[in-house]
Amino acid sequence: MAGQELPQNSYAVLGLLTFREMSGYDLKGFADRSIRHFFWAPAKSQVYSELRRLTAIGYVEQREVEQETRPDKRVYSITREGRVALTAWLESSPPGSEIVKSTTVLRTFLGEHMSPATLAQGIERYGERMGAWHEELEGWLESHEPSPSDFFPRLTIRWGLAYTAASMEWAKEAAREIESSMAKNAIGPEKGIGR
Amino acid sequence: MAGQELPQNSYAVLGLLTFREMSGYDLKGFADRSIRHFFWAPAKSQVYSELRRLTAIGYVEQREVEQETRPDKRVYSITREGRVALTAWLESSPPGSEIVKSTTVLRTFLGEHMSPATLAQGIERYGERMGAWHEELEGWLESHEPSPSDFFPRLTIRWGLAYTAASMEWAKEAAREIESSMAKNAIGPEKGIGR
DNA sequence: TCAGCCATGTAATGGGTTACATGATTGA
DNA sequence: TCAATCATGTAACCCATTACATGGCTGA
Repeated sequence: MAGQELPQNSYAVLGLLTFREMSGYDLKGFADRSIRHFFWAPAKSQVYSELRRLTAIGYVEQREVEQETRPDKRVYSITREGRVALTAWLESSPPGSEIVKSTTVLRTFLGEHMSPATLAQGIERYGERMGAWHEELEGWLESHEPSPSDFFPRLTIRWGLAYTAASMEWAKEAAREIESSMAKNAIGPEKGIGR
Repeated sequence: MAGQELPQNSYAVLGLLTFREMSGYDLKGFADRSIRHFFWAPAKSQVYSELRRLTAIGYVEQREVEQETRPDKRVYSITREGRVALTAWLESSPPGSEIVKSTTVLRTFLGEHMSPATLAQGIERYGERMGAWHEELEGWLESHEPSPSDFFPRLTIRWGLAYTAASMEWAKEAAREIESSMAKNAIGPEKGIGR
């Protein structure tokens, strides 16, 4: 039942289950609090279908848990074959792919076709979002004692800190430059439409 | 024929056509040289279907060009309605979405389940890819005289420089830390599988 | 009382990649 | 001679989101 070639997302789900056994609901929440920023925020429907697939090929097993005050749930855990498959995938060094899809940077690229004020505002908001995420990461570091089991997740937090710091820096400069170029062109020429 | 709600990718295609009229083939190449790093690298089949859709709703028009030494081609250009729609979309400030999907960072997150040496090597390669891209951007800056029409694309290049610099810095530190933790654990304990 | 959390799923639709299909010209 | 570039598309398939569907408990 193994030897399948699975999409990256399946391995991500498998990887999350190495931290602890989880229900589909839990897993979605855990993904949103961990890998969402650097890999993937799964839709809940996809979480459940992914778990079904992984169960079918034997990488994951489920167990029913009855609860009194909460709805009953199915708890999933990774199997030995699942661990082997995950490690094999990690070791196989999938040709690293880094994809960034940023509407803010796209809008900047097409900035000529919109009002500079709107663009500058959008970039400032982007900077604020990056700042909020940066603080979230710092908060996590402050509230968690370093432990050997955190070693690798901590490295990804450091990635997040570097990424958000660079983004904030860029946002500050870009917004400033757009604003100063607005000042020069004063009484703005009808930008964007027509022409 | 307008007033459609289109996916982001359609607006990206529309935006590329504001730079100049292009064939589908050209457009694919232009996308790969411009927005690919911060937004999207379209498959060619999608380029053509996107152009068909935009033509159908009147945002784009086509013109046949006969060539002697090269295959004939269809050249697409943005219409006035297309420009209006693009500007409207840009001005509407679509809630900025920034998505990063990095297998390198995911593998770091799951680093416990693979050999530290493989992980460190993967991170170093990642650093090299970022370095290559960084140099590409610097090369572009050196070979293009600043001009007013470049103002906004230049800002996105600055984003790329900031992003790649931060990534390289992170890669250097992360690889170093993984290697030094390897040295400590010497004669490595069978990491990853089983246990 | 009302929002938000816990809990699981199906159905419909559309997004997007990969493989298939073809073929001439140009430069190394 | 062989790879790369120019040039356009179809078909099959899977990935992924959104909307639909249900319902009890908890805390503000």
